[in-house]
Amino acid sequence: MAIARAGSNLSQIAALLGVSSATVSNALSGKGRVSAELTEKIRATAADLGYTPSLAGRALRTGRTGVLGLVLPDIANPLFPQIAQAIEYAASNAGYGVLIADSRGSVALQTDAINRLIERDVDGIIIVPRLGTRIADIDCPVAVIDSPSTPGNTVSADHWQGGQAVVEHLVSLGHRKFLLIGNNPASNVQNDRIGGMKSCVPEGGHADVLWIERHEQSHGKGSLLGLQKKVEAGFTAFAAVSDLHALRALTELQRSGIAVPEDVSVTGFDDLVWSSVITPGLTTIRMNTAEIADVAIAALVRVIEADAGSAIPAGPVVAAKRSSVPMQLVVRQTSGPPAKAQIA
Amino acid sequence: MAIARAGSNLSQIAALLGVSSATVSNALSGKGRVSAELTEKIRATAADLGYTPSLAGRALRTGRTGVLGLVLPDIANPLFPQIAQAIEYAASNAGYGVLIADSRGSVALQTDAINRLIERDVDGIIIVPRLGTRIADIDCPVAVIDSPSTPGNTVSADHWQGGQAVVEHLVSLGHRKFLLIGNNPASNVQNDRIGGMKSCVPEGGHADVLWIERHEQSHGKGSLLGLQKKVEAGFTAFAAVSDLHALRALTELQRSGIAVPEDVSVTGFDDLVWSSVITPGLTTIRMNTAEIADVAIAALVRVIEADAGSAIPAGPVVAAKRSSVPMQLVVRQTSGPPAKAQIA
DNA sequence: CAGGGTTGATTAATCGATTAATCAACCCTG
DNA sequence: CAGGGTTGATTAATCGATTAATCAACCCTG
Repeated sequence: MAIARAGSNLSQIAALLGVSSATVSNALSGKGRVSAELTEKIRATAADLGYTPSLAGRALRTGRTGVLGLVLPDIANPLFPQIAQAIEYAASNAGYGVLIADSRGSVALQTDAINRLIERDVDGIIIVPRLGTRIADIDCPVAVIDSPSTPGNTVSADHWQGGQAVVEHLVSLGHRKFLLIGNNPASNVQNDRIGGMKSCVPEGGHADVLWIERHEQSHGKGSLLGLQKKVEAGFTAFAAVSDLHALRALTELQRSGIAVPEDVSVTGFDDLVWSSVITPGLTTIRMNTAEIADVAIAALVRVIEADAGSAIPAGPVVAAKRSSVPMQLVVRQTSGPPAKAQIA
Repeated sequence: MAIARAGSNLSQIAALLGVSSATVSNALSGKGRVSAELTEKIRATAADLGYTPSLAGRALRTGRTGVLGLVLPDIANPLFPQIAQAIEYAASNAGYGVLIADSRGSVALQTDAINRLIERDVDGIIIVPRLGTRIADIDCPVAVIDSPSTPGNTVSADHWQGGQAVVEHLVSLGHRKFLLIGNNPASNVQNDRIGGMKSCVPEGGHADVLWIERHEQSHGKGSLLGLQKKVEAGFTAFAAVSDLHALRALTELQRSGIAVPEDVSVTGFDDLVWSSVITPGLTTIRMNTAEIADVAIAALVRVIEADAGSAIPAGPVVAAKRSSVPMQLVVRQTSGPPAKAQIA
């Protein structure tokens, strides 16, 4: 015996009004030909009964579940909440639910996660891929949020432009010698950010890149980055590809007795939750997650709802109207004129 | 015309073997009486065809979707990733998917979020409630992860014991004068943590509580907490209810030229992602999210799967076998003997 | 006024899995 | 060897919504 649903169903409404359930369905969906009068009556009683359609029934018949899957590279990534929130909001507005799948940091598990979603018959998948992952062989529309320079990227922040904006800001304050702090050079996102930064270093300026993962391979995990020596060598601006690394740099500098922003400046990326409450407040650059989520969901939904008509399944990765969304500089207290510039 | 599913279905397997689809269903579920021989043959061909059952079909018939909803108070909360990851993992192991719903910081939206999940026919809901929210009138089993002192809590970390462990650690280092840093006294979690801390302040010791939200109401958002004065007043230990606030305290102290841990100690809560990479590494206390998620999911699944038999819907909030899970101290570099103790 | 067209509805099939009810075949046992 | 019991299967209904096909009624128009 199947369990009775709390609410009502189409045939209850139909019985109540003495019409067929097909008519009720047509009236509520606005598809078939139903007189305006009857439509009104059906809508009213549906509202009275608090009718909500059974998504299982609909899914079975239409082959679409109204659910999207969200695959995240590393759920522990502190940027995750912002993205998940934005995606959930955009999807919800488009009438879709969001099923999460965690790839727990491994590429193999990312594939597992995707398969889990497909088994649940999601209509589409949003992926924020792991470093260097190629998305392929997925049997439903996929939107990829990574970096404009990634082949098959659907939409993402314009990380390159973000990098430019950060260094332009620092240059305008008088900085010339930059230490750019990245984590892993295999990341397209990080490379774009660093590339944009480098492209704005002026004539006569200089920029070195410190890759944390490499540094930790030789010096041990969690080891000091040796920033004091860099300061002694004349670096005045420390621009990280993530607030996480900026925070690491900031605390290390503070601990060494180097004043931020009086002696040197520190900048981050992503405007993570703590960036506004630390002392000094972190200058960073924010991605417009709401916009990115909207574009990604819109692109996905367009393909999903087109698929319904044509039986031709579109290629896996969907394209969006815009593939990048500008980032916005948030100036707080960790950036200021360099000590040397004040002297000069 | 409904869209053909990628995979195969029960009747295809049945046709291939010349049996009825009921038999196939029985063989795969192990419920009806099917000869061992035939069961084996059916299982084999199902595996060959890569058969995955249609969850929509099953959901329609059984009234269960195999999906749980996860409602989070404030998705921007940096603890969220850990919890979401743990829940997703535990649910996935139990054969359930996880649909997320974000309450975006408001109680009204929390109700909306819950309703959205119910419309999608989730089998159960896990809620990490907003401050002071009462969960009621929900038409499906609910597990609440909040605090042991919250009425209707299903399972949570033992925040009180966590507070005790932190202060015991600090006391053993020689600290006697504590500034306990909370955010909002309406939070059961924060109150438990603070309560546990206070309960371990020894005879002759002293503990003040600084509530950040109150402080910001009079001093402005993001304002300094005035910790330098507290140090001058003899406080040597700054124990926050979250790593977020500990970080705020740490950077403010560093900025004031106060050395951590040489002059004073700072501790946090939750072992958020950055706590291990800052300098000095933050001493904190970690909740066993995996265990909490396991217990919550197990409790929920037990009720869901019992409901299938008895038609009696259980009361909304489910109870678990254990309602609290101990927290674990993670000692890093921000805690050490107080300066005064060294002198004395 | 015969017959094509439109309007507004109904009928009936369908998506896939589950399960109560039924049934055929066979095995025992008194 | 009649008849109850068990085994191993099938039949058929069902969950709820959607939609192609059909149909009745009516309106026009040549």
